[in-house]
Amino acid sequence: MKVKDSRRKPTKSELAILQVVWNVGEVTVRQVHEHLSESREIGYTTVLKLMQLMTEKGLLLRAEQGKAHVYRAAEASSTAKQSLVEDFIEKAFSGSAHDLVMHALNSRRSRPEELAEIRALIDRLEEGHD
Amino acid sequence: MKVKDSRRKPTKSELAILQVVWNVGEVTVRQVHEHLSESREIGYTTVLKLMQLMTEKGLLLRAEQGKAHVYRAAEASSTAKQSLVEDFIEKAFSGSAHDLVMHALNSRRSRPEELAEIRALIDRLEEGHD
DNA sequence: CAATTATTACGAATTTTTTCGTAAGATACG
DNA sequence: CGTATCTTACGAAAAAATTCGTAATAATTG
Repeated sequence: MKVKDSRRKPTKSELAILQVVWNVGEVTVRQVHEHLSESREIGYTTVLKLMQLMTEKGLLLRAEQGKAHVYRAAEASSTAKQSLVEDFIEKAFSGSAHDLVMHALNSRRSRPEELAEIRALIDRLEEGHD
Repeated sequence: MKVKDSRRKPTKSELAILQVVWNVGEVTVRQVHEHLSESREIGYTTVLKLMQLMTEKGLLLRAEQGKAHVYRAAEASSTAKQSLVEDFIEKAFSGSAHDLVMHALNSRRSRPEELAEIRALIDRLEEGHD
C-alpha cells in the first residue's frame, strides 16, 4: 500500500496556510494573504506562490471562479491533523502518544467540558480493552 | 520576561539528535552517529557539525573528556518537550490542546495503564476547577 | 618514534524552503 | 477606448537547513 504519491507533509509556511484554509473553507489568495498579514509581514505573491506549490503537491485543490482562483484543502482537516500528530509523536516523543498527551494536558488549562470529553473518549477506548 | 536568548527551537535534524541525547543521557558524536545511521544514511561529520551548531545555539552542553567531547541536553527533556508541544498546538491546532489530545488518543492504541494515568491527570486537573 | 586511526574544526557545496520582482492577461471604470 | 487595478504565472534571488570534504590535532599501537 503506497502513500498517495506527491501529497507530502506540509512545511511550516504551508501549515500556516492550511490553518486558514481549514478555518475558512474556501479561500482566495487574497483572503489567505490578509489572514497571514495579521501576524507577520508577507508579500502577496509569496502567498500565491506557496499556494500554487501546495496545489502541485496535492495539498490544495483549485477551482477557477471568475477572475480569481478558489482553493480548498485536498484532505479533510481531521485526516491531515491525524497524520501530523502521528508524525509529531514519532519525531518528538519516540512514538509514545501517552507521553504527548500528558504534556499537552499540562501545557494549557483545558475547560471542564473539554476534560470531560477527553474522559469520555478514554472510556470508549477502555471498553475496547475488556 | 524574555526568552532564554539564543536557545531556539530545534530543526528536524536537531530534534532527531535530541531524541538520542534524551534517551542515552551523555553521548559522543560517534554514539549519536551510530544511532542515526540505523534509520538512514548520514555522514559522521554531518552529525558532528550539527552537534556543534546545537551547542552554539544552546541546545546542547559540551564537556571535554579525554579525546572526544561528551554532550548532553541543555534543558531537561520534559521542559523541552513542553515547549515543542505548545508550539505544535499553536501551529497545527489553532491553540487547542483539547483538539490535539483527541487526535493523539485516536492515533494509537494506548495501553490500559496509560489510559488510567491520563485519567488520573484529568482528575487532578478537574480538582483545580472546583 | 612512525604510521595508523579517531576526533574536532571549518569552509563550503547542496538542497530545501521562503521570498518577491516582473510580466502578462483580465476586469473595472472614468 | 485607455488607464488603473487585480490576478495569475514564472523565474530567480535569498534564507535556512543539511551535507560533507579536507585539514589539523590528538591518541593509539606496532
